[in-house]
Order: sequence, then structure tokens, then C-alpha cells
Amino acid sequence: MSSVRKIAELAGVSITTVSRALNNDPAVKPQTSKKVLRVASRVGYVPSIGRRITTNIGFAYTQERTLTHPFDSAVMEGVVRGLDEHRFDLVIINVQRDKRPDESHAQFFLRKGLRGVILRTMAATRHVCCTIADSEFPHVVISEQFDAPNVNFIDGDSRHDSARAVEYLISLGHRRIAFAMHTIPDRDHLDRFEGYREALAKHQISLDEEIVFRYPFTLAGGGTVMEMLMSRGDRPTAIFLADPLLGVGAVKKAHEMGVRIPDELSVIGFDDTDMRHAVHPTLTAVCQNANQLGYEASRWLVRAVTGATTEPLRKTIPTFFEINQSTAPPPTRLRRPANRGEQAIDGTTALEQYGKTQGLGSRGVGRDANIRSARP
Amino acid sequence: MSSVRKIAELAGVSITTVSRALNNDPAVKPQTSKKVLRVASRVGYVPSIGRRITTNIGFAYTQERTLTHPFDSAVMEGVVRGLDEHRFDLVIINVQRDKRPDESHAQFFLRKGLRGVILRTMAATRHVCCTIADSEFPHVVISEQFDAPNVNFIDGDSRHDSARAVEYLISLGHRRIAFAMHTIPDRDHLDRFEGYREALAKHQISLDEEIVFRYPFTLAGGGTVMEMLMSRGDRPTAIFLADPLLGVGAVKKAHEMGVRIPDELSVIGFDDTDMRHAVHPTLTAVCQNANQLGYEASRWLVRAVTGATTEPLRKTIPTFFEINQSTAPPPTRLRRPANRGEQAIDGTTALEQYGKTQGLGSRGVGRDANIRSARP
DNA sequence: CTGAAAGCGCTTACAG
DNA sequence: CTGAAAGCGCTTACAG
Repeated sequence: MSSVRKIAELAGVSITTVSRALNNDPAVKPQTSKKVLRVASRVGYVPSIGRRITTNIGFAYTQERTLTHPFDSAVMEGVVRGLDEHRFDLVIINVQRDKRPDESHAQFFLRKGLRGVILRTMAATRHVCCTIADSEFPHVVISEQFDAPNVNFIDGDSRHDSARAVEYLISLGHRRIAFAMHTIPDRDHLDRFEGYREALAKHQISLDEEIVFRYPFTLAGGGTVMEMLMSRGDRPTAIFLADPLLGVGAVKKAHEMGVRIPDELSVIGFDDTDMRHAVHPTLTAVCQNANQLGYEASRWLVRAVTGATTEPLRKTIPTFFEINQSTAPPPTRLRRPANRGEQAIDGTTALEQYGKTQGLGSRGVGRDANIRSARP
Repeated sequence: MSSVRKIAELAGVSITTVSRALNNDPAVKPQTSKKVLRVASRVGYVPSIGRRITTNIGFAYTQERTLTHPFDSAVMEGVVRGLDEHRFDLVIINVQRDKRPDESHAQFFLRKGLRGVILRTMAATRHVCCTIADSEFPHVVISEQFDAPNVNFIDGDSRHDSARAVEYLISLGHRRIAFAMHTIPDRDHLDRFEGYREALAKHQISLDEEIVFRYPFTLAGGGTVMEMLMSRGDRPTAIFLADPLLGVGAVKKAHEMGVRIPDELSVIGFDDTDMRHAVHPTLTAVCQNANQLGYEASRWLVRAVTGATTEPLRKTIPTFFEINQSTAPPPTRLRRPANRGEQAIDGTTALEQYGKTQGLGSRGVGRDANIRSARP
């Protein structure tokens, strides 16, 4: 509903200056431009076509696009579903390609006619999200977390359940546990790494950087991880892979190499959707609902831009830990005490014991009776 | 570049009438409206914001959205990649939700400010694509084929290779071969079914509708297919699943049920991306590059709307047939003559023989030396 | 059912 | 570096 006229009024300048600021005219004094853009973002300005108003929400990456990753496609489906409720559309935009070097992000989004933007980011470009938040342009960051109070975000906290997953391996008797993550980490992968470190530290197992693998999150990447893992002299008895494609690729390669899961090697994966069920044995995994992240993000965003809410979005959705068939005690010859003063026990019994400590019967450990984490 | 003014001139009406026609004002005589809209589509009208012009291409389903299917996410990635070259953006629109009942598709797209549209459709809604083509609105249909000369499309012809795949099974000695496809078929699935029928007919094997399965294209759907298949008294020795998720889900369930692939059951899948490599054994599969379909579709479309080309798009990309480890001769007790007058032979030999008839050495049959189909 | 005219939204040459 | 004014794009009340 806000026109250049209204912004001009609020910012105390002429409509000419507003138009120039929005279009990044270098003639405008930076200070004036900044003021205008802030007002424009705040009142939710969108260039209108005649009397009509656009209903476009942007989907932007601060780094490379990863559209085909199961996480992204699930997020996008959820986003589109959330937009349905207010009849908004999703525009996939390319910031690197289209943002002019001398233009701010908010300016760029306004120029594109966007009402708001959903951001995907990685650790190295988190600061871009803060800049956007500072400009007051309506936004939600998916899958990162921020201390700055003006950044809207929604994420899944996988650290707690990652630690829990690794502790589960330790409880089964594993002491030498490998870890795999994406080459370029995002918050999620770092969280999972942090959970892994935490669990090891808690049980006085020292972290061996030699068995922390960083490969692209593809099936092939997972295959390479498995090859690297099994080629070692001091072979780990378990691995936690912090990404669905890494997990599936690793299991596939294990089959090819004749590595029996879970008899010879226990594998814990991570799942954003249902990929843990694609392989055999079904992966024990830390899971999050990526579709829900997208849905809640976009639902909040349309409500924010339509004025239906003025609350910020700062939400963390719990993940859950699901025990399936890819984990078991380590092979007997490699078994060691699980904890100080506690002898490692026969595989099935260990599994049953874990079930019992969780308040489940011995039959409760398995796919149909998932152990879901409580928040700490 | 075309304004209401120009359209008015070309259509021989006032700009008022043009505006009304574009906005679906019921006061306009249907005949006048149709004429105006045709001119608007033809000259590539887009409502402009001030002096700027939108660069949005729509992505629309004529039926339900299937965004998370590997085919769709690969297509979308390719589409976005193709748009990069001319700095266009992709808007995911929802026709069912937003198109007013009394509004034409072209009207709807124009109102949304789209320069062109990429269409995904199923067999039951093919006619919508024809209507859109008749309105002369810039479009490409992905993965269907049309006789009408004004419909632009790009598809992969999977019929030929589907027949080839089934013939390969027959050459291995299989006579009882099941088939699985999505509940609501699109052109692709029907093509694959047609290929299956063709191959059976060619070898005088009668088609048994009892072993033609129709389930949703999900992992769970594939699992159900496998359960249904194995619960039969007259168990088939092979199955061709016309969808990647059906294939992966079926293999997973086979593992769970203890069905050995390919010893007890040969499985041929279909792959749009690289999912055949996600399972063990790697699926013998008919494959197409969905990413390329998307890329070529959007690349042509932006060239068409920017006037860089005036050629129509009517392209069929060949699929290819890749032999991997999920296929072998049927179990001995079930083996029957592969063809009239030709005795079935020992498994390995049959495989080698097929390799030889294809001009490959006996080592040539396998993942690293794919048999790619020539067009007929 | 159609159009001339009024009027808002936006941008841009011109003036300061 | 900024603004008043001209002017295009579009829509809509008003007239016929």
C-alpha cells in the first residue's frame, strides 16, 4: 500500500529522491539513501503495477545454490506450502548474479519487487544475513541461529541429538568413532560436529582429526568417506555422518566393499526427510523435518509482511534421534569397556539395556518405537 | 517493451479496453478480449514497473505440485541454471489457487507479470497445455509430447529404452516380468508402460494386468509393490519399475524381506538423476537427464521471449539404458526358454552373450561400460 | 460494450 | 546533492 509518495513524506524528502534511492542512483547522498531505504523496508514498500501490488517472496542463497539437495527441496516444498495460505508466490533469485556491487541487499530486493525474503546461508556468509536484518527488510534465515535480536530465523537444533547419537554409540561399546561433514560447513553441520566433540569429551575419548572427514555432500562424497575410513589401519568401529547424502553414499559403498553394517561397522546418519529409509539397513539417524522448517518460515514471513503479526521469529525446532538397524555393538575382538568401571556386554543386551534406560522395553528399540529426544 | 498503448494500436482498440481485457473485466466483449490477449501474448507484453520490465518466468503445474520428487528438483535446478544466462528469475506459481475461474491461463500469466511459463503436466491435464499454446503465450511443456504444432515441448523418449530394458530381461531368460508405475500417470510413465507392452508382445508373452502395479511414486509405494509382488503364488522373476522412488523403495523392501537381487529377482529401475547408485546392488535402469530437460527448456524460453529465437521448441532427448548389478538370469528352477527355438543358458553366459550381441566384450557389461541406446 | 479523461505510480531530463 | 515538473504506464469513474 505504501507508495513512493508515502515514503517521501516519512523520510522527509521528495519522491524524486525516493525513486533515486530505490534505484541506486549514485547522485544520492549515502546517508539520505540509507534513510529512505530503511523507511521503505519498514513500511513494506513494493513497486506497484498500476494499482496492483506484487505478492512475491524471494528465495535466496548467500552462497552457491544447493537446490537439488534433499534438505533444500524439502524446505522449498514447505515454503511454498506456507505461502499458499496468503496466496504469495516464491521467486528463486540469484544474489551473486544480479545484485549490483554498489547496491545494498535491501535495495536489491526492493528493486526485484519482493515483499520479503527467505535466506539460505553457510557459516562463511552469515554476516550477510545480519546486514539484511539491519536494513529492516522482511526476512527469515533458515537453519542458522543468531544472537543479534533483529535477525529472524528458524532452525533445528541438531547439536543435542548429535551428542546423544554419539553417546549411544559409546553406550554400545564403541570408542573409536569417525565423523563426516560437508566440505563447506553451515551451522547445522558445525552443530553436529560440536555434538560429536561434546560426546567424546564427556567420555574422555580424545578427538582424532584424522577420522573427521570433510567431503562434498553427495552420494559420491559418502562413498569416498567409506573408502577412506576402511583403508585405515586403525579402523574405527562406528561413524556418524552429518548429512543424508553422505550417509546413503557411505552405506552403498560399504555394500560394495563387503563391509557388513552393523556387524563390522555401525553407521549413524542424519536425515532431513526420509532418506534413512532408502538404504538397507535403515539408518539410525538424527532427524529433522526440513519441510516444517520451510513451512513455518514462510508462514511467519507472509504474516509479517501482511501485518498479521509484529512478533519477531526466533525459533528452534527440536530434532529427534531414531534408532534403526545400522547400529550395534562393535565386533567382539575390538570391544572395549564402554565406560569406566562398566564392562562392555554382549551386543543385544547392550541394545536392550539402552532401551531400558530410556524407559522402553527391550522390544522398544527399533524403527517402530523411535526414541525421540527431549530437549535438555 | 510493449505497453498497453502499443497493444491498443495493434488490436485497434483503446488502452482502456486493453487494460480491461488484461484484468478480466466482464464488461469486455469476449471476442474483443480474446483478440487483445492474443496480441498481448504475441508481442510479449508484461506490465512494467515505472520504466522497468519484469524478468520472471513461471513454473506451473496443471495438477498437484510434486516439487520434492527427484525429477522435479532436478528439472528445477536445470531451469534455474538456464535462466541464469539471461538473468531471468523463476517464480513458482499455483494455477489452481490463483487463476480466477473466468480467467484464461494467458490472462492469468499476464496478470502475474510473467514473460513465459514452464509447464509440468500429467496425462489428464494435457489439454490445458494446448489451450495455453493456442493463446500464444510463451511456454514450454516439460516431459510431454504433442502433435499440435503450436505447443512447445521438450521430453525424454523413454519408450524405446523401456522396451529395450524389458527385452534385456527376456534375453536373460525371464518370461514373467512385472511392471510398476505411478498411480496418476504422466506421459513418461505411459511411455514406459507402452515399451513394456511392446517388448512382451514382440516375444509373444501375454501381458498380465495382475502384475502391473500402480502405486504412489514414493519409497513406501515401492515397498508396497515389492510386498505385493512377493506375496503372489505365481511370483514373477523380474520387475521393471518406471520411477526412481518406486525402484529404490522396492529394493529396500526386498532387503528387508530377504529377497536376493538379482539372484532371486531381477530389478530394473528408472532414473532421472543418480538415484540408481543410492541402493545396493546398483540398479540396472533406463535413465534420463532431468536437469538437462530443465536447462534446455528454460534456455529456449528466455531466448524466445527476448526475441533471440523465433524457432519453436519440439525436442525429444534420448534416454539411455544402463546395465548394472540388479539384473541376472532367473533362478534355475524357474528358467524357461528365452525365445522360441533358443534354449536358455547359464546365467553368466547369457549376460556375456548379450554383451557380445551389443558389440561389447564379456567384460563390457557393467557399470563402467554402459550400453547406451541408439535411436531407432 | 467501448472510449476520453482524470489520476496515481513511477522515472527522468532539467534546474538549481 | 536535491526537487518541481514533465511524461509514460496503468487503472478507473464517468459518459455514451
